[in-house]
Order: sequence, then structure tokens, then C-alpha cells
Amino acid sequence: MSAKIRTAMLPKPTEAELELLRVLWERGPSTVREVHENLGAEKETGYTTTLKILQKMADKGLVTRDETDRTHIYAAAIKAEQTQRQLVRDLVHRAFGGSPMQLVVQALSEQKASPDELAEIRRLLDTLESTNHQS
Amino acid sequence: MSAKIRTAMLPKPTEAELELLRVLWERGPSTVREVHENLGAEKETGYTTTLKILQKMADKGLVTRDETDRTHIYAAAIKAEQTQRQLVRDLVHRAFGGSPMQLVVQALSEQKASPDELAEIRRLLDTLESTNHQS
DNA sequence: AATGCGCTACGACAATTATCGTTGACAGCT
DNA sequence: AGCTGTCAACGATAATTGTCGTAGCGCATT
Repeated sequence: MSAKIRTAMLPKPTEAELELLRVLWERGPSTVREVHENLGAEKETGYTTTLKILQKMADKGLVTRDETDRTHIYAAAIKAEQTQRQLVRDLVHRAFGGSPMQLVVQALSEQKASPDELAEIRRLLDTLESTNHQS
Repeated sequence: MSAKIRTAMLPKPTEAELELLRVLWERGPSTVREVHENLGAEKETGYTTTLKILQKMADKGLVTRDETDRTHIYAAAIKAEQTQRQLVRDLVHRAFGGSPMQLVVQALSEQKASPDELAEIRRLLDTLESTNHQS
């Protein structure tokens, strides 16, 4: 099996980094200030902290930085789905002994999902089952 | 107001701690050596490392320690489901913007689930939909 | 009783993280 | 040309984490 290292295997974002990534995914490319002011009100952290973390993320390649203007603009370098998948795979492996189903059960029972969402999941299940046979 | 800290809000286990917890969940109460030798072969870490982490976990309350015999016996202080739920809630909040459905989608599509498991999930969905109105 | 083995306890250590203060540059206004 | 405020860069710091080495204790077998 050929090791498929496409996107150069970026490091797993830390908790604080993930917080910033979430903002970037929501808002799209943003300035430091925009990111900082869109953090959850729970975070009572200084501006320079946000800046520093973004800089480190740029070093690691987790975000890109457009420096043409004086006020730089940061953008997530990885798609939300990709990171989420990595995190889920990690969690499944570490906490659920490799069984994704257990995680699904937890995720579903933990928070009450709306009927709409449940229906959505059913549709997803249908899709999965049909694509299951054709390898 | 009586602070109802029943389960005492244990700290979130770190990665290494989770690894040990997984072993304890699998095996039940175990000695340090048993835990250590049941780690994934990937972990090439010393015995004292495992011991130290278990001790710290005992301090934090993540595990209990039976010291009656000279060889202590550690046991997980929290149920797997409880920890898993906490981790899932965390991940949902941190990476999925609070939507558990997104996580479910990722978990399902990430790894191919067997038809049996898919059926199991369907049953779970049924249960959830019926118990949906009561709280 | 002496030795050796397995076990716990304690402390040290490097690496990583998160956080902030300070500095220096730049831009617009007066 | 001189303030004023915003911004990026840098360094410092404290806390946490994972990792061992070493010391010291008890038990069993000699």
C-alpha cells in the first residue's frame, strides 16, 4: 500500500489552535482582529495571544497568510472536513478502541438531535449501505 | 446553594492517560505491570513512565488505587461511557461548532462500518426518535 | 541473615502550550 | 513634521506533559 501523503501530513492542531480554525472556517479569510473578536465569549484572552498562535499556525502550515496589505489576512490551510476526519479517527482509535460505531452512539445519545437531523442521518445511512457493496 | 459536585468534575484525561484508561476499561482492575504490558506495541515507553502516569491519575481521581497488597491495583474511576461522552461533547463543541450530526457524519463515512453495525445504528435511531419527546 | 528481584516513590528533565508585555514600524490626521 | 492608534514581531514566562533515572523498601529463596 502506497503511503498516500498528499497534503504533507500537517500536525494535529492543539485546542487553542482549533478554536481559531473554527473561526476561520466560519468566517473565511480574516484578520487577526476579526478572528480574535469572534472567539467565544468564554475566552478572555489577549489580542497578542491570538496573534501569536496564528503566527505559529502559519509556521506549521495550518493556515496561510496574505501579507500584501499591512494588516495580514489569515486563512485556514486545511478544510474543515479533513481536520474533523482526522480528529474523529484519532478519537475513535484512542477512546473507542477503534470502533466508530461506539462514537456514533455516544454522539447521538449525548445531545438531543432534532428530528431533521435524525432524518439526515438516516439518509446518510442509506447512502452508505448502497455504496457498501460496490467496495 | 449546595454545590452539587457529585462526580466532582474530573479533569479531562490527556492522551497518554486515555491510553492507560483504555487498558483498564478492557481488563478491569490491574497492576501497573499489567497495564504497561497491554499498551499498544507502538508505545515504546518505560515501566516507570506508566507508573508515574497512573500515580498522577490517582491524584487527579481518574483512577482508584488499592494499596492493601504491596503490588497496588489500579482501577478506572470513571466509566468508559462517561469519559467518552465528555470527549465527544468536547470535540463537538470545539471542532464541529456544536453540531453533533456533523460528527456522526464524519465518524460514519470515515471508516467503513459493517452492515451489522449500520443496522445497529438504525435501531438506535429508532429508539432515539421514540424517546425524543420526553426531555 | 544476606542477596537479589520486583515494586513504589521521588525528583529531574526536555518539550510543548498558552499567555502576555514590549518594541518597532506604519498610516492617517492635525 | 509631529502625535496617535493599530499592527506584527519578538522574547519571556508559567504551566503542563511525557519521559526516565535513581533510591529505597519488602519478600522470598538461598
